[in-house]
Amino acid sequence: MDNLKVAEILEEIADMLDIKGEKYKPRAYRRAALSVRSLSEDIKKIKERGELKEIPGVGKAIEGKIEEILESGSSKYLDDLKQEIPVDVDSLLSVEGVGPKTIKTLHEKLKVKNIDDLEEAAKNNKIRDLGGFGKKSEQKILENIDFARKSKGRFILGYIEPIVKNLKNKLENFQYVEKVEIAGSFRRRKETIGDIDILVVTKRPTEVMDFFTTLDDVDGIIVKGDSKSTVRLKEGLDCDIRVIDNKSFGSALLYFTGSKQTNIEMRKISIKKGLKLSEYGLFKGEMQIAGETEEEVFQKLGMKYIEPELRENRGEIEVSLEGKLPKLIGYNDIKGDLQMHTKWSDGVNTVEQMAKAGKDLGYEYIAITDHTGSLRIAGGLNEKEIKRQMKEIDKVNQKINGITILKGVEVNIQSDGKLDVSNKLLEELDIVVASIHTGFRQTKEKMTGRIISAMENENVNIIAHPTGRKIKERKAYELDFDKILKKSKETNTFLEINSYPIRLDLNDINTKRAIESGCKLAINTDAHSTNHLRYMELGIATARRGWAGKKNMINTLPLKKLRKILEK
DNA sequence: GCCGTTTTCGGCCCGACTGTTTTCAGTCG
Repeated sequence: MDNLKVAEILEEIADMLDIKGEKYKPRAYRRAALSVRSLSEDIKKIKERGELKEIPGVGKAIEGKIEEILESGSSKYLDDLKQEIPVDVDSLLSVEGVGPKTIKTLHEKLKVKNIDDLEEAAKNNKIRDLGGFGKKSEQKILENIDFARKSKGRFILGYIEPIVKNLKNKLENFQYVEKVEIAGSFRRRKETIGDIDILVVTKRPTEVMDFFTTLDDVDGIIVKGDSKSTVRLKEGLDCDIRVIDNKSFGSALLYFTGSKQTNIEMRKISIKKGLKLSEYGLFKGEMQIAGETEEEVFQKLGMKYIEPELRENRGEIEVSLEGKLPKLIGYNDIKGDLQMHTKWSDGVNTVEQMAKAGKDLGYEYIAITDHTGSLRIAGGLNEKEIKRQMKEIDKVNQKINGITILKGVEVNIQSDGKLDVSNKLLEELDIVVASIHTGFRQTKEKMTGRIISAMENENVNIIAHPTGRKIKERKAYELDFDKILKKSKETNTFLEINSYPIRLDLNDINTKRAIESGCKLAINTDAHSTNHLRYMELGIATARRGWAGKKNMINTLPLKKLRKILEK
């Protein structure tokens, strides 16, 4: 699948055009990139059908560029732009607070081309002397460089998910492959992935390796052998494939799934029992006593089976030995999605389309929660528009059977903690989701205060993406999380696990904290198109990584019970 | 560069926030 590659090139073009000071072209490229990224189908197939222009935001010019990328792997237009402005735009933009104008100035005045140059300029206090910059901006750049560097080289789980599944599918369908499993952090459902580990069972390793290393997803071969090969995929991440004996498949899966620390702990337990655990199996002396399945290994070690999402050495080993692991929420336990957007604000589909898509997923209910007033960029609805939308929802509810559409909003918590919709109107809605979209740089006390005051509003049911972090983009804002948890319980205001690939907010660790303090949560997708509804799986994975069960969530409840719990 | 139940050409969701400013520019969403 080349979807991601196409999207990334289009985005890079947008960045370059931004720096050149173009006004509307970047927006056009970015819109097209966004559409391509959220496609669930291989873009090549769309091209073969001649339907590229059906993709929202793709017109004649961008269609041509997509075709060029699919045929040649690159875009001459982008290459020319890069020659014109020889700057590592992607990495510089990843530093928060640095945008196109700053890059342009720093390049022209200080010859800054990459993060290293930027760091040097900041450390030598050269930036503060430029017009429009001061001590504070220089300091902030330095602080944010560190964060940008750390998140480099890892890939967002939700974005590479379709690619990995597609790879697995191709292998499964290859005649000589008997078994195939993806291991590594992908299997643990970590929010970012460094590389992909694939295990296969086959009697014909040479043929399998030949097949795998010549797939069109492969950009280049790093090593190739009969038992292990490594390739670089077109998306830029490395992928290992290993041929495993069936009798060792379970122990190999255990070993290559990790985490490293979990493996070390389990080997210690084996030693204590006079056994030896390796990727080849569990051994008593020379004799293999387990290894074909993971379950068998756990059992022989006197442990309860630990789900991959829990294997982070965060106490799961001890609990497993005691036989007291929690029953995790299942991937089919969600009864409805409580945050999504439509054409009314910044989504791309209609209320009816979202409802039908929700119904196709087997949901009992969904909530439509478009942005409100003050968030103009996202097409925030004013009170008149909200009322009109409520009428539309009534109509769609009458038209479609088998799913209930709840009327909601994602109301904006402003910098003073007030909401930008009147209480009178909020009262009329079935559900109110509140969240922060502006003013992230206030003090910990102020940020906490804003969320607390939203929670104290008796109409607010859910705090969406509570910490505001964006993976690889932005740290969470400072919060007194204990205070928030306490208030959540006290006011029956539920925290969200936002399933959007770059959000996953609450994250696994905060989820665990929340449920340990007895808070209930909601897992929502924040979908901006019907395609995004599939992200629910990522939110559930995050919940599982946070040790959460079905009972810890509100949207595992049937509609009647949900309505009751939303009464506050 | 895209797009059209106010347009096939002329618009293109723009407000909050911060840090640098004496009235605004840049970034972010």
